[in-house]
Amino acid sequence: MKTSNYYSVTLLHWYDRHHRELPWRITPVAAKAGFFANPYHVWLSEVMLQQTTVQAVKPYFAKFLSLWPKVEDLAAAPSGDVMAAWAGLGYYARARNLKKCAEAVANEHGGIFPDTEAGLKALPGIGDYTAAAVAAIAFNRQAAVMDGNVERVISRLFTIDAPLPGSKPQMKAKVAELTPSDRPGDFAQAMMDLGATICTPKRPACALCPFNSHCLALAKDDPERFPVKAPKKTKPVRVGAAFVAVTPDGEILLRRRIETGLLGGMTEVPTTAWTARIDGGTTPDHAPFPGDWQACGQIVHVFTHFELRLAVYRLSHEKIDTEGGDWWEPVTNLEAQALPTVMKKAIVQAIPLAFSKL
DNA sequence: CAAACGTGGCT
DNA sequence: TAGCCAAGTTT
Repeated sequence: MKTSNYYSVTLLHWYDRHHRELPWRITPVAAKAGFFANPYHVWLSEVMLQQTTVQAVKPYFAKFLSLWPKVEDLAAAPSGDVMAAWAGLGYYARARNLKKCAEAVANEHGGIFPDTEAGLKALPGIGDYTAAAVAAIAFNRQAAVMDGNVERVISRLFTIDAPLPGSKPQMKAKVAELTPSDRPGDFAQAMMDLGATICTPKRPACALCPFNSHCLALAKDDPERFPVKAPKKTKPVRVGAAFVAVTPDGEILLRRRIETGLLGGMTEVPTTAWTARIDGGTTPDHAPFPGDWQACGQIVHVFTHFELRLAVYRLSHEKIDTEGGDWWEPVTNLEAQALPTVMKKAIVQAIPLAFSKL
């Protein structure tokens, strides 16, 4: 395989001077000296970074390493603890697969991550991108790493007019062609850093780009036009109701959602069935038990593929026996629960001080 | 293969 | 502000 090329040499030179320093990385100097990043750290960060910003990931990454310093610790953790720690980061299937993957590595691979793309991709929650990224970054394998940043850089450099996602194979071939055998991990991270800091979706800083003399989009087109994407569909609106029952002792009624689908395995207050492609009712008829439910406004939450409007109701009520895995939780302990953001919003709508430290 | 799957920040 | 976007994977 070709060792290097104009693009890899140029980009790695830029990366040596302009790389971002991130908690899960080692420096280019250390990498060139033969050190390797911790595969557990690289894997954990890559999963968290799927469709998620660096800024959002940083505190979660620190929290996870603090709670579970090694992959065996994560494998041994109760899944409820993992879901609670992930709460707020979104795409909760990632957390469920994270746990499964940790168990597989700990129990079937002796606590050692596979060091090949194929071996990594066989694990839960690791797809094309993550397998290549971990192989390249943690094991210095010559893997072609392509994420949204790389798609943007490549599509602009070579003015790829075909729309995504159909053009992925073509772009992946380009990335494979450019990825050097020397420092493939740094090359991958450099492509992503370039996309994140210079070759940005809007108003790219072409004047600062190491490729500005070779970029076809800059030379003869509009860089912002790339990558070309299929048009988006409009978001439907769904409605439903959420019910916040509070006891005189300050406990509220919670339950756990089923393991699959939207917010799978996460905790919620009782709601109408708004998930199942149908609108749930918005009236207190659908409450978990009868009572003088007080309307306390509406919350709006935007998911990836629909907008949800939930009517929120509150009821002060003596604690009653629960059924089917529901339970009463002290309001003072809500922070420790696996509550997704939409549920925190609903609770705050009913109990404005629920999450304040008073 | 198209659709499902969260959230917060930025323009 | 309404929409776009972020280190994608699974079904």
